[in-house]
Amino acid sequence: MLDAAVQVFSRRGYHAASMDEIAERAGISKPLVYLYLGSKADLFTACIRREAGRLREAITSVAEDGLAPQEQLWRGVNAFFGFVAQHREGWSVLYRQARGQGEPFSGEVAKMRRMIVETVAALIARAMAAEGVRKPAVEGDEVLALANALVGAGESLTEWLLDHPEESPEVTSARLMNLAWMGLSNVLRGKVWRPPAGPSR
Amino acid sequence: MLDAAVQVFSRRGYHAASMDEIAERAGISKPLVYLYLGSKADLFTACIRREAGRLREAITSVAEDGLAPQEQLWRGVNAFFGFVAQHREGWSVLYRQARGQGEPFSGEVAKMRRMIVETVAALIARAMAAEGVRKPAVEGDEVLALANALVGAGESLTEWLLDHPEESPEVTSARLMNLAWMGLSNVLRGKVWRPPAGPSR
DNA sequence: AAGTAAGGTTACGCGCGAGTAGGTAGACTG
DNA sequence: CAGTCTACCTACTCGCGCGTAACCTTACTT
Repeated sequence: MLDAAVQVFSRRGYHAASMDEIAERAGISKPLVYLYLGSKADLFTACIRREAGRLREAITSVAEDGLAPQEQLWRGVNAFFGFVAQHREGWSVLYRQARGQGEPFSGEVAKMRRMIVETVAALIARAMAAEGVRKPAVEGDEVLALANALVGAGESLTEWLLDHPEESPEVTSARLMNLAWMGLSNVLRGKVWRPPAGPSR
Repeated sequence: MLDAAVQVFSRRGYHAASMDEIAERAGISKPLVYLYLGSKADLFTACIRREAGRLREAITSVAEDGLAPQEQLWRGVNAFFGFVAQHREGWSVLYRQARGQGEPFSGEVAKMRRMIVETVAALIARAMAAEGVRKPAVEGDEVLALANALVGAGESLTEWLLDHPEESPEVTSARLMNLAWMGLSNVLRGKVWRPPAGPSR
């Protein structure tokens, strides 16, 4: 039943999805949906919760403690792309639909995203500590911003992956790791990019 | 009048925005809106067109020909973040609202995004050519994927920037350039990241 | 066989908002 | 001053879709 809801939500979007269609696709009648899961918003929230839980599970299950940050990031990224490739509809609901609309659900999704960003940030911080980088080189929020950028790159590559079914999740993961880790490794060693001289205007 | 529409659309989202509210905020009555710009979809499209045009203009106006790829990318990125920081509502409409819903507008926005991605890809390609990288090292689509990742990182940093008004666009640009150019410079020199040995499962 | 509870269904109420019909006020024409 | 044209508004229609009231059916009890 949640499967039917996820399908319809992913195809139509939250507003355009009608409870009638969801009920029909689930093979039951509308009042039953209301009986089990309350309002439309509740139903959508339930979908989000389930998909978010699955995604979270897919990622955390491969990230064993004690591994090197690089290895953990690789595994997590890999698990992420693998999951998305297999749960296109779920991802579509989570990412495309649940972002933006006024308040009710965005919080749920934003929370999960923040968790991912913080996990990535923690990995970066560990990697930095391992390399013995001094604090002043990289401010506190700096790491969070970097993690944000990486996650954004991942999201964008996800769209790419879904639009190019011939690409494998592994290759996509490797691309992201290349961008991320190679860029980081330079920064970690103190090699930073500086804007060219002169005012840009 | 488009200003009013952009305001309301950005606050409420496309579906939740009512023509009454837009008309009221514009200081005119509803039939006038229909007289000038047809349906609600047409109005939204007009908003998107204008904002997209402005964004495009802001970026292309600083990217003079003949500069080094690095310099061009820096200028473009800088212009992008600067624009977004000053046109929050416009960005919100373009990015948060117009992505995803079924077809009618997503095409308009997707087109612009694709243009940006291709521009970035072209810069990367030029940079590679300048460094004398051989084709086989990086396949054709590879560059596009990379550009996609960079653009995604930029989008994500945009959200970050909007959530942290104390951050300056320049700093954000520098962060992105660090991630991008430093990562690229490694890859350009043939240093690529390889997954650790052993099956990931 | 009558009572009743569980697990469904059909068919409706009702609000909301896109789009419109028809009217009004002023400016311009002969 | 009658005609009419422009520019705009008030007040409506109408469809859509969420949520629900009332009804039906099957199985189980006494």
